Amino acid sequence: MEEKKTFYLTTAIAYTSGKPHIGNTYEAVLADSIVRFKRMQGYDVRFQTGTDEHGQKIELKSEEAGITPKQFVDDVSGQIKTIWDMMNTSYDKFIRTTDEYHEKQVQKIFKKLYEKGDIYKGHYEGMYCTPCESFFTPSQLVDGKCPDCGRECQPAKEEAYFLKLSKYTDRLIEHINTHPEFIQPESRKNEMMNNFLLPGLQDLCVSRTSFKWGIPVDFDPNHVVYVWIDALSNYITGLGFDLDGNHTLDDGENLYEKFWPADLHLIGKDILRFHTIYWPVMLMALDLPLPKQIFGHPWLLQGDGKMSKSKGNVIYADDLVDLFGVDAVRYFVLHEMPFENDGVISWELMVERMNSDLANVLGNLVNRTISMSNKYLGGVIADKGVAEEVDEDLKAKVLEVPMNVIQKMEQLRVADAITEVFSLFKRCNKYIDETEPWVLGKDEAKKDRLSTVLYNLVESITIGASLLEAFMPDTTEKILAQLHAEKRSMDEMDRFGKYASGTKVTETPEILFMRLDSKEVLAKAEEIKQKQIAEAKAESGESEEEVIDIEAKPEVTFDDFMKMQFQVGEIIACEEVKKSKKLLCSQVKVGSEVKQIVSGIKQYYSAEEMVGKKVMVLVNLKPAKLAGVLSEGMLLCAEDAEGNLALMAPEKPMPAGAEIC
RNA sequence: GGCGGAAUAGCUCAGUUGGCUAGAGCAUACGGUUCAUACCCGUAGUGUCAUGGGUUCAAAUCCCUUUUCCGCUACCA
Repeated sequence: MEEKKTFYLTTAIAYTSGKPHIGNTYEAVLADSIVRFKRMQGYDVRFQTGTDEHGQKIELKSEEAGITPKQFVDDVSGQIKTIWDMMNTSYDKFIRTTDEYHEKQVQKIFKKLYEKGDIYKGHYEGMYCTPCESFFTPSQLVDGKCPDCGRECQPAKEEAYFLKLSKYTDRLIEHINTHPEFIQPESRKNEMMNNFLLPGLQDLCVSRTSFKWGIPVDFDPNHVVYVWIDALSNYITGLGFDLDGNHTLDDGENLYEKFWPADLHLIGKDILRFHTIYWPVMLMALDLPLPKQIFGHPWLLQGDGKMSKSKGNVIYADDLVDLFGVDAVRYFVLHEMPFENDGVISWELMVERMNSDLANVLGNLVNRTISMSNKYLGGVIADKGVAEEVDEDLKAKVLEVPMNVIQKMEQLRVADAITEVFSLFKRCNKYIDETEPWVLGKDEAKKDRLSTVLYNLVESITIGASLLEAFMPDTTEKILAQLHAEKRSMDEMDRFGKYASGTKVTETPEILFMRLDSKEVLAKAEEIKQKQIAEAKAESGESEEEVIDIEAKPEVTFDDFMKMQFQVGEIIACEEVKKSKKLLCSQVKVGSEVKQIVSGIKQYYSAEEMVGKKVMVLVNLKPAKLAGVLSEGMLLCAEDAEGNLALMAPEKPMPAGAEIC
């Protein structure tokens, strides 16, 4: 007996800070279509997804909601699972990072890396050079000394654990170079190489002391494991991996031995860095094999800018499903997503696809085929063998499509694969036009030919519907049920004519996809939009006293504070720094002096509106060059959670130069 | 600023190693058909293939210039 080939695919685990929108849902559907196809090809598949549930954000949100973090994530994780189920995703394992087994293994992994010396205790703030009053990350130091003055640096107080990435850089570069398929699409490989690997990696901070909602470092309980070691490990802990080799068995099966290394990590392009650099380094440090391939897929975006609840343009999977049905939504997200660029989603496009592809081409084809069979042949589909030349072209097409679909799926070109399947249905519609069954139906002498024509159609549709299973499983079932046909496996698609001759199709064909009126749909979309805006308002109304917690810095002495000189400055001129996206260069009058100060606020203030403002200036900061421009101080700003900046200004008129104390 | 990518029909995009009148889908117009969910089939298109130059018998494709857009990244005193 030949062992079945295995295929292990994972999605990123979804962060449980809130309900996932269609962009997140897309990933689960994409993954599902790939694994379903692999199953059709006879692979022994394991499909894992789940939720990432730790971190400061969740700690804060649960506090706001007045419940424990665990209650909070139980709720959100449940919601996510419900959506994944609604979308008909066929995962084998839904892992949660709060699972006891996972937490235990993460602690063991952390400890092992620490004992091995690959994780060391360091300082999150970096190295401090007292004379220069500057912090540096360890990798910025020259021979362990300040890159500016060459003197010794002192570690700052905030302690944290770091993963030594630098130790494995060369091995990773080598691996990526010798495995061109490792990072997909290929353009992403260059980004990782040029931006991180070749310039040299900074060690990664892997613990936090600033919040509690995480997996504790068991040998140093002030620390919790920060996101990456926790979240990334799910790919092996979900298989029952045990660091000491006592892998947990599942029904007697050693899943870790069987499925690791993973065949494919399917992730969004935004977290490619973590999966192609940090994760492989972790695995190397643990002496475990690396995953075979990582695909950073693009995103589905709204046509009119970023999705935001306050704009009311967030599209959620359940709203779409209510209007269109599960398979239509699956079809849409898979079909609209190109391989490398972001796809666009909108209600209008959704209606267009629904009507032209699903209702007109596919639904109508099935419907007209069945109704002709009933009308002319009493529903009995029999191959009477009266072939004509046109049949050959149809058969050739029908036999060619499965091969094309396989080829596209192998390259992860899911959108192209679906298009291939639909080209089969389009060919069928053309075949009806070529053979004109309604003409044959009027001539008793041509009844056998008619019968053959309809047989060819039913056979073609059976193959097409079977191919559709990876993408639209419910639709496959429905079509085959109406035709009373057996589902065709991949290796049965090399031959035309397996549909049992003489089978009777259903007398009452059900409409597969209802045509929709775009105006009605848009009206409903508008309703959803208003509802969202109202909800967003209610939420922000509740949290009007919204607060932001930032990481606490070590205490300073009064003397430390008094070293800093703050004054009111008047901006008398301001221009953009040409070579930079973010910087403005201001001439600031402080007393009788004029200082040149460069600030990263171009996104929030134009050069013109800066002029005349009176602002708070840190005057005695050591001058530095930014983008080649000298800056002799700092304009102070307040920053919100989104990074929006607001200049600090005196609350009553004050002359330029007034001391702030 | 660094690295990379893109610019093709009204829209979304294909176009492999340079090769015959530059393609597909949607939308539009016209024609055909009536089994069907007013559907399906056919035909017609419009293109200075972003820009200027170069290599070549031959360039959407290769090289350089300019412009615009996008991604990653750095500067945020």
